[in-house]
Amino acid sequence: MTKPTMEDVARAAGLSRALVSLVMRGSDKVSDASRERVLAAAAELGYRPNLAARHLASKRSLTIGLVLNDLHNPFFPEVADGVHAAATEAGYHVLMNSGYLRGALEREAVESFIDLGVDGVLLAGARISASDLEQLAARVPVTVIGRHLRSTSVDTVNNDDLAGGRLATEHLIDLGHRRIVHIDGGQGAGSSQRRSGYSTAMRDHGLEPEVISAQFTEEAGLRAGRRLAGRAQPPEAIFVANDLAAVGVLGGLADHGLRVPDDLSVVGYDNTSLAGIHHISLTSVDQDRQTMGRLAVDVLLERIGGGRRGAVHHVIAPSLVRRATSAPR
Amino acid sequence: MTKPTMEDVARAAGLSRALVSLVMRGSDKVSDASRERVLAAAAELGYRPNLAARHLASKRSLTIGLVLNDLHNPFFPEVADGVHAAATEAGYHVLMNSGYLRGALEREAVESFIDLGVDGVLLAGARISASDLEQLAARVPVTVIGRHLRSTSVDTVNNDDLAGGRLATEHLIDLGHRRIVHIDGGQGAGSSQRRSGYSTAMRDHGLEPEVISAQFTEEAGLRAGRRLAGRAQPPEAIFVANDLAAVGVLGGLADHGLRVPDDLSVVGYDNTSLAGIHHISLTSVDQDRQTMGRLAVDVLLERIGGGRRGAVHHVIAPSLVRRATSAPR
DNA sequence: ATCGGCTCTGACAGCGCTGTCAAGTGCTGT
DNA sequence: ACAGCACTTGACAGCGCTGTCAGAGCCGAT
Repeated sequence: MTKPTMEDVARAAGLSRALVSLVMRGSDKVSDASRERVLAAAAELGYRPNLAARHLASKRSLTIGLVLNDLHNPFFPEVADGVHAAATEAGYHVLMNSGYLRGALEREAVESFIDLGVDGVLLAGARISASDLEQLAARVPVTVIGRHLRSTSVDTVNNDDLAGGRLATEHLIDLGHRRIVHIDGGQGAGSSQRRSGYSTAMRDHGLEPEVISAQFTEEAGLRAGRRLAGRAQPPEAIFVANDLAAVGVLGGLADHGLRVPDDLSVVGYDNTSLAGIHHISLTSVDQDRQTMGRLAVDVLLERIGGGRRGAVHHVIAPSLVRRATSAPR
Repeated sequence: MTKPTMEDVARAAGLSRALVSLVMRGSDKVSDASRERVLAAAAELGYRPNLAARHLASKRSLTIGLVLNDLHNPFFPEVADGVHAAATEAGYHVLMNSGYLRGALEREAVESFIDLGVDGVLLAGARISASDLEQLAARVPVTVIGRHLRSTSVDTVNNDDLAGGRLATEHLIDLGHRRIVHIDGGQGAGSSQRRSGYSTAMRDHGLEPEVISAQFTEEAGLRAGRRLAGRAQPPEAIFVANDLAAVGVLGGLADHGLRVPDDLSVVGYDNTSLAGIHHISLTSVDQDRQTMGRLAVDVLLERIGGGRRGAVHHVIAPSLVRRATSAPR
């Protein structure tokens, strides 16, 4: 009942252990006949190479670690999809872990990946401080997704939050709205860029920006929404820094009897599954997360391959997805 | 720049390699003084035990693998929270992977966990066939969360879907509704039990059950909702097999101008984060997923510990969370 | 002085595999 | 019959650690 080893396979196939190893490593110096005998024997015994041993001996694991900052945020699963797809195509395994929203746990997760001997680490929505990231990058190839970093050792993949903020704002302006308020994401990743995208777009059109400081949570959005709805003269449109907060805003507006989009328009950011729900149908800025995940894998493997010294910072263009929460004035 | 080994730590601490190993393994046969010297040296060098090597030598990894069937379903992250918490307390690491909704990938994920040498595997929402699960269980301790299984080798942790279905139905009956329709979850996990909970409760109260066959998706809910809303005499209440479909139903009803809960009541199942969103505020049956995750870890570790032969099947009681989508007739 | 009791050392045998190498083996072509 | 080629073997060192054991060194207790 104990797991078969190479030795067992070699014996069963009537060939040497060295040959079995060659087959398992996909060497081309093996005759087709032998290869098949080995594979047949392996299949029959249910043999699978012991990764720990392989890794110990070979110094590489063909495995990358993916740390998602928050499993509950629908942003991440889609990134994971892209990562998984790209990694699998490249013959790599993906191990996941969550930071459970805490920087310390995130660090912990990365450490245990390193202890396990992954070839590289992908961090999505990392809370870890920039300097910690630099340190990590000295020990293992690191790519960060969804956070802007000016680093020479950590690669990043982001969407262009500035352009996204502008996109959302101009969409509202195009619809004829003028008193457009932005509810921002506080310290959240990309928040400041989205904010400046908004402000710039407003000023470019001769409008006065107004930012309400909040966070990337439904609760914060709810509060901000209620506050705006309670005003004597509510705004004509609201651009919220992410979908979750935007959905909170919708709730806050509804509490005060304001109808969307009849009374005012709302636009979110991230185009998460939430936005697509028919009952919500939130106009939102989409960042192609799947592509971001794939791109991050490419970048990471490039670095693992050793082809590159300097850091690469990819920025992909966001796009607007129009739904039912935004309408002409 | 290469990673320090025990040898290095021993040298730096001026002690033997064997002693360092003892310290790392937490042996009590080490004097406090030596222990501290070793730990200090390790900290200074940034030494961390190589898990692959440790595992290879010790035949155990203090790691469990968690396979989530679908990252996009908000059901799973919360299970993962519980798993992570319980495992960490027990000194175990958790590695995650997703089946990306495909049974084959799920199998693949489990296989690679086994190759890595995890001590046990947790499957949440597994699509793998029952017989495959049995086979897996012969190779590694397995616990399945969220799927009812009559197995003698696989442990399971579930909520009592039958009681949950009854709970939701009786809630609606208590509110005075009589024409209550159930939109079911097709082949989905727990769907058939929820359905019989509904039917039994209806009959117990002298009411005629009516089941509309659907799936655990928003799309299916949307279709069913539209269909019901289009009837000459729509039902007074709807119990939907899960939240996602329930949200679809809400959308479908709204399309036809039906107001919830004024015109009819809607109850979902799972009490996912979706249900809690203010703007949705769906009455739903809650299964304490965090507890389920913790329980699953307990059960798994019990088996890993070797204390048990037979299988254990835990069933936890669901509870109803009342929100804004259900009201008296 | 003697005798445990602790603590520590050094050595050794693995764990299952990689990776390299010299030394075959059998077969082909000439 | 012999070189040349393609494939295969056996051996060995090593990856970083565990786990065990005999024995050394040192202490206080008797």
